[in-house]
Amino acid sequence: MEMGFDIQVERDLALLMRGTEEIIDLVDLRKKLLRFYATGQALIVKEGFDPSAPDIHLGHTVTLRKLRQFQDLGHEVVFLIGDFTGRIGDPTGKKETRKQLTEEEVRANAATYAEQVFKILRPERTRVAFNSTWLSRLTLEEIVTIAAKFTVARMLEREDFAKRLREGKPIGLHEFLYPLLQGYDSVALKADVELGGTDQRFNLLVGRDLQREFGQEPQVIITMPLLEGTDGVEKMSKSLGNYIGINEPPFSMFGKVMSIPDTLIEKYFVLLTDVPLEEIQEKKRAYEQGELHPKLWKEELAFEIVRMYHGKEAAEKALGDFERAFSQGLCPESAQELCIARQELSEGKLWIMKLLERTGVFQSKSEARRCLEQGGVYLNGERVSANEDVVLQDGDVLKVGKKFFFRIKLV
RNA sequence: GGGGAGGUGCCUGAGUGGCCAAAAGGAGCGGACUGUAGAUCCGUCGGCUGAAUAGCCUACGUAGGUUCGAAUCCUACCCUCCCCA
Repeated sequence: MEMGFDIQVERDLALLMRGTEEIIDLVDLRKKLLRFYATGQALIVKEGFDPSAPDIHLGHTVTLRKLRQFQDLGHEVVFLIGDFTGRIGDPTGKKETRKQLTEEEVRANAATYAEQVFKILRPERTRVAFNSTWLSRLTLEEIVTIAAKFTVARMLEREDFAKRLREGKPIGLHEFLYPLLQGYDSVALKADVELGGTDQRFNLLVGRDLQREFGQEPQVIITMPLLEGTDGVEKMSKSLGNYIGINEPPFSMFGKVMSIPDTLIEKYFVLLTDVPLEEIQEKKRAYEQGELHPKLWKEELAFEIVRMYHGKEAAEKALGDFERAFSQGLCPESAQELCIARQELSEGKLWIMKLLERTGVFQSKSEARRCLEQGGVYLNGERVSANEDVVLQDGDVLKVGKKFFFRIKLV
């Protein structure tokens, strides 16, 4: 009987190990999975989310998709919104102390956050929790007790703390509390597994230690590689502007995927799609030997990602639009409409600056003017370089910079 | 509690009375090239003014002051780092 479970467990592990950076400890995980099959007791798989960034992008989906795999195998996910810790501000990856969010901000963010994750997670096997539920009830005495289980030296093992200390950057005393509280979340939830990016390694390990201190079986931690953003260098994040949001329209999603460096194609496939690993390896081999043009491979990637979030039809359209827009320099079919009232025209003309302002792509008029002066504005394929009035007709195509297309609609 | 160093634009960082909207690099943006990108090269890079070799506004931690004139000098305050206790 145990034998049958063994085979199943090994199969599960093969799936769960895809793309992971590190699993601590694999033996523990095997044991927990085995117990699941023996007792039917689902594992509690936890990941904490910072409520300060409520827009989900592909970077978040790396771990979310892993959570989904656990769900598909029958386990329960706790989508933990760090509403309490969010107010402290996780120092991880931040060069400096972050400002604290108000309670209202946190709550509003958390709501929009939770809404989006069900594009990936299965609602019936997801429990949304807020860590303020237990953390705000801790007494000072309890907090001191928890804090006493760690030492300053231990905390300074954490790379970003050590780095800031080395560089003479401030470290708030409260920041030491963050890993402890996150670890305590695992205790409160009796988590079996916790997921996070590699930058979360330290925090996740604290959870493991703390659970042991509280007499619980320590959680298995699984870290996933950090996903580089469209710049190919920095971790994907909203604040760096190198992210691809899962709610983005197909065309821009497609275009952004196409803009990643070729060297990231494989990683994106592994972490963001369900394309079988063997197939990815085969394509990689073909690419390295010059049999597969990276552009084509990348288009497959972009297609697949758009398909996952918008469906096949949208993906096909995005591919076609992309080819039109960039390979042929034509306006994509799905270009955004730009409505202009006829009353705004004088003798059929509109000042180009007014038109640019309407597109909303510029932060300021100076920026728009610069783009115009530098030759980044095209109307119906012809460059508009002078600061002049232009004749507008229904259906005209305005191209602004490299990637913004608008179809003029006169109303 | 004592002593020292420092807070400059999105970031790093130079600037110590006018030539400073502030060097240099990075990021961003535009152009060329390309496969869409990357690399490379060129340009741009606070804002406003119907278009300017122009003017105005805001900006060098905060608030005042000195001066014809301050990121630069003075005073107070806030914040950070280092050393000693």
